Amino acid sequence: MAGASEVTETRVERKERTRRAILDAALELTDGTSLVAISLRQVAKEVGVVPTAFYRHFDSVESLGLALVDESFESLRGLLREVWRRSPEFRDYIDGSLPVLADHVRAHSAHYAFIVRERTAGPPRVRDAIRHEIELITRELATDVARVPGTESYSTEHLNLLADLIVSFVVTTAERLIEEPGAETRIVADTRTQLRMLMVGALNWESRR
Amino acid sequence: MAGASEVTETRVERKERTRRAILDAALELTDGTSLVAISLRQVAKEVGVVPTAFYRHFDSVESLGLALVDESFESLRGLLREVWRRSPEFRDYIDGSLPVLADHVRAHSAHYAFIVRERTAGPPRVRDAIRHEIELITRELATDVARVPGTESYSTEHLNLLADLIVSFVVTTAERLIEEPGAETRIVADTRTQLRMLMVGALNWESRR
DNA sequence: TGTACATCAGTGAACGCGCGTTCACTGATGTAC
DNA sequence: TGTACATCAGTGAACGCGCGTTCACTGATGTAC
Repeated sequence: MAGASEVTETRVERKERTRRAILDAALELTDGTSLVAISLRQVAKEVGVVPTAFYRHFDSVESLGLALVDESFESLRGLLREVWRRSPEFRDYIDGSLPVLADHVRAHSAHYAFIVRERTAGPPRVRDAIRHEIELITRELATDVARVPGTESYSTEHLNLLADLIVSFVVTTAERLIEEPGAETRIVADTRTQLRMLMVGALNWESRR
Repeated sequence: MAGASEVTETRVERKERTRRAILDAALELTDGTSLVAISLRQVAKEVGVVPTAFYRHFDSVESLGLALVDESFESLRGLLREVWRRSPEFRDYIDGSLPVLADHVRAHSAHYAFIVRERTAGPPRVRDAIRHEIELITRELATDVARVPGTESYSTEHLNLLADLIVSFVVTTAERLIEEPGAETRIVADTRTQLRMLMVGALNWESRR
């Protein structure tokens, strides 16, 4: 109870540890390539188990990919909820949320890099899963945006389009942070300016029905 | 002279035809995956030549990829020049350029799909080449944007950021058109609305130095 | 125009290698009594 | 607590296959004279 020694590790815990190691190895091996370019044997070798042990945890590299989609979006949703709870005004999100996004991308860079890569080039079912998760997030965001001062004149359709615009922007920004991790400060500053350009437009916008 | 028959085809013409067939086969085979997931042998089989014949034209699948980057951006640059010559006013670009972009993406869908995929998940040198081409286009666009009425108050830095914003938007829109080719009408309509939201902001924006 | 030689796009055999998947197995952990 | 049996994560051999790359080659096209 006071510190779990290796000796007392249960079979279930041991299995979970291997599963975790497989997920991590896949994230590491796909870094700079794609799930479609790595092999089950490479993953097993990286983990330090025999190739056939892989099947105790996943049916295929593709289903491993689906598990990675799940956990990548799980943490992303946590971030979005937190960001949305923090700032009471629309304009605050520009200055307030960008550093939070940058922190989060840095802290979970393997997950973000995974989404960015597999979104366009992963196995078909993985691409579909990512697209679906992004759709869900966009829909949630639209209902949140509706509660922000400054968007009263927006129609439902235009709220959805604004949410979609914001999500696209987040994806693009995450891509840049992943692509050039050393340039975080410059990317955040540039993106802040661009977001202001965008937000000035969004707040001046009036729906015509 | 009046119609080149197959008999009169020169050795150079024949070689060029095979090269063309290799490029086309690679575009077709990577559709839905990535260059990193296809093999030289698959390409050769698709073309109808023996695997070793591949080496008469390219060193590797990667250098084939670099050739595809070149030809993909060649046609894209032609489009951008044309779009920019057409419309005399900033706001016109919204209504005028989107259908041109949609037409172009439809007509050259293999090239656009290639760029969208390999940009994030291709072989490292192919990714670098694509990033470099996008940088060049952004720089050109910034000088063009400077000549448009409504941007007089922009600093050089902010012109660059606006150009960058536009390019990101084009990339995102091209991605969507490629992803869901049947929804072209809806995507164009939605994107037009979003661009107006964006442009209202860009025109109201004033640089502070 | 005719001949003799050079070029070179495409051939086909061969190589060693890593791949996904099957199968029967081992032996530590877990459970029933 | 002690014993006998069940579970199951991980093993290791084996399979047929497609891979990139090498090499010496063929034979049609091109060129020099």
